[in-house]
Amino acid sequence: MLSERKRTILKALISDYIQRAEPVGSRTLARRYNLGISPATIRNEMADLDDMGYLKQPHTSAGRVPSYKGYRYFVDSLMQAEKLTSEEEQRLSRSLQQRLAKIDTVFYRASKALSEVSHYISLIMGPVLGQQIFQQLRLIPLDSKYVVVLLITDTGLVQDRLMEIPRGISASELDQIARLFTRLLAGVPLEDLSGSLLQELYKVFSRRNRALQEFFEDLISNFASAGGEKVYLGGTTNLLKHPEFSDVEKVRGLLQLLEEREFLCGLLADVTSKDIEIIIGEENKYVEMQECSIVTASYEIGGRKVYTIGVLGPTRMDYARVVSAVEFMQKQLSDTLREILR
Amino acid sequence: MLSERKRTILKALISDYIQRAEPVGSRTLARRYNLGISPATIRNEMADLDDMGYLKQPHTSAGRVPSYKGYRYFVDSLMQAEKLTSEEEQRLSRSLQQRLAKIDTVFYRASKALSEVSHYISLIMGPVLGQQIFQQLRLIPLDSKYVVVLLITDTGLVQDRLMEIPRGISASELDQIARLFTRLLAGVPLEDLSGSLLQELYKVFSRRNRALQEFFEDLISNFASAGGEKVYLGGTTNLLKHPEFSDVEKVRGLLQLLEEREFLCGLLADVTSKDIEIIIGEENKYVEMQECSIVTASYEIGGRKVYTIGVLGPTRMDYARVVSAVEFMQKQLSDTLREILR
DNA sequence: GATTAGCACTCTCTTCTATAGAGTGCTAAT
DNA sequence: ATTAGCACTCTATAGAAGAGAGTGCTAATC
Repeated sequence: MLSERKRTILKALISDYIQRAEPVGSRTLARRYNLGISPATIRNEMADLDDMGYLKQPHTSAGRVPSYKGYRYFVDSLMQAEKLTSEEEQRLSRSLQQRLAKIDTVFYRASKALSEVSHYISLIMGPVLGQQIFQQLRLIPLDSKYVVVLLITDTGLVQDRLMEIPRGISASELDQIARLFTRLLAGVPLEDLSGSLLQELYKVFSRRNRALQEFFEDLISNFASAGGEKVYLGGTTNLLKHPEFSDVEKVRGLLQLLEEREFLCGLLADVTSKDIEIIIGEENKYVEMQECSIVTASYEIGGRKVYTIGVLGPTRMDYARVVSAVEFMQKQLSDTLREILR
Repeated sequence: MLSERKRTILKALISDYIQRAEPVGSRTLARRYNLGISPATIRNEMADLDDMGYLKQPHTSAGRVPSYKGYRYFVDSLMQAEKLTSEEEQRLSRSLQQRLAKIDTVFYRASKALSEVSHYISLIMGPVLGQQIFQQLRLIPLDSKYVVVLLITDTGLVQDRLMEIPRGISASELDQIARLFTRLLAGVPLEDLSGSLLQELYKVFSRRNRALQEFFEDLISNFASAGGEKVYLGGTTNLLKHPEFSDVEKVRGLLQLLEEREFLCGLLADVTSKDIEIIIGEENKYVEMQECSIVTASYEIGGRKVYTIGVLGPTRMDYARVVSAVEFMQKQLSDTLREILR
């Protein structure tokens, strides 16, 4: 719909603004980019783009700045992903090379590396626990009073809790109970554990022992309350490098949000597409984030979400680079985790 | 050494400065506090305190500001801890009341509550893993290829890893191996596991199986690299509320440090005293933190550090309140954890 | 008809100056 | 020993002036 010339101008303008963070004028544009047309012509085209809603002016006699619509257009049909340097790619892949690491460490490192390479904030949400399949329960007595409760999923994720041994239950009985529990419930997704199946189980146990029933009620509510997924956050201070956040109050509002686990989960929970997804400024459902953009991708195996990865920065974000970084990191992470978390 | 009147003036001045963050003049002091003496007298006393190094002037015709020496004196012999309101105390203790929680969650909540009540940054470092005593190793095969490796301490802390099953080892053999390992090494502190004891063990295993030896080498290096303790950080954005951090660059430097796990550990690792310890401004060994103070306390059982708790804020910190908060929180946390982490 | 040079006009940002305000140190009176 | 009074210092703030960048419009040019 836009003429080729308008596209060229829009692209140059947005690129320039992304780099320098200052309104771009016709003269500057003509000087910095060899467009082969005079400032006056550019001026006319810019006025058109302004009318059409792709650009806007901070004030009458300033240059133009991309509007939300401008960014959207840029991202969808102007920009071409900018390949990372091999140094940067190495940095990202090396962050995962430590073999045998805890999955926790993998995500932590990945997040750190991604924020360093992108120069923005990186977010990684680990596997959604509720979607994992229960494989076995183990009850390992620690001493006469406490027992370590281990819940293991088919992907090898382990949740542990320390609980008191219910009155009058011996070590061998604990073992028996764990086996029974495992036999009855193996194969059930964790999120269904607290459901109706369990009611059945309660009845079986309650016949045997009152204390035991309580024990299981505690146990289940305990694991259920694990609730929120873990989100790894990296490079929050990168935000402060950008002039749009030189106002401390503005920064504070945003950083405060990022401190909330729930908020972060909410931010990433919606992402489902395997491909890169870009949420720009006003598209954000959280008001506080309407001057930010997020580039996300998620990865799932067999319908189970393994992780969601994202980069968060100001709307004036270097989308071309960030998209490449997220794409690359997703590939690396998938390769690393595919084996382990089938 | 200081006359009673100088002490009174110093105390009033520092309290005022802590509250308002602005240099305090003699006139203001006389107006705001009923000291029963005129501004001129105060002026003379302030000049003395200045000469003695307790106060300093930002510039010739401004009021006085406490120097490091002034803060130190204030903290050591002027201030009296300010009791928290019962609301605040409730907020702190309620954060721990969720029984049966994961220890991770306990610390997370504690840190969050402490930062909210203190209005500064809270730091909590969990149990030093290396000081824990190895109790047992479990090898739980997940499928034909992977095994969940569980290392359990006598306090019920669990470390888990997913590893490949060494070639040619059956499930029942894994179980045997875990038992042997447990029998030989139970009672040894984790930090000694990678030491000479292990060399002995290697020999035992290497006779049996080469693949197995490698497996154990991996396993040990794996757990050893768990390394850094976990530090829970809360309320970083509180820093931005204070005028001394209205400069974005300054904030960035500090927040960047706080993003480094190693830095945080280093910050808390030195703390050993069970009582409140206060590190003021220049006393900090990290240059970037010389405009900050930290109030810390740590808690150990039987020589093993269970946690270290701290509040970090600007040098102009409300010490009286923070000391109370840290003291109270320490009591609460100890009560919560004493039973569990003996 | 599209493009461009020229020009008057607008708005911001920076620099400079003047002034108000708070505080000090000193001296002389109490 | 304490205090009132006063000249002096320094900062922070507001206003004014000017530079700089950009715009939109008109008329000339390709």
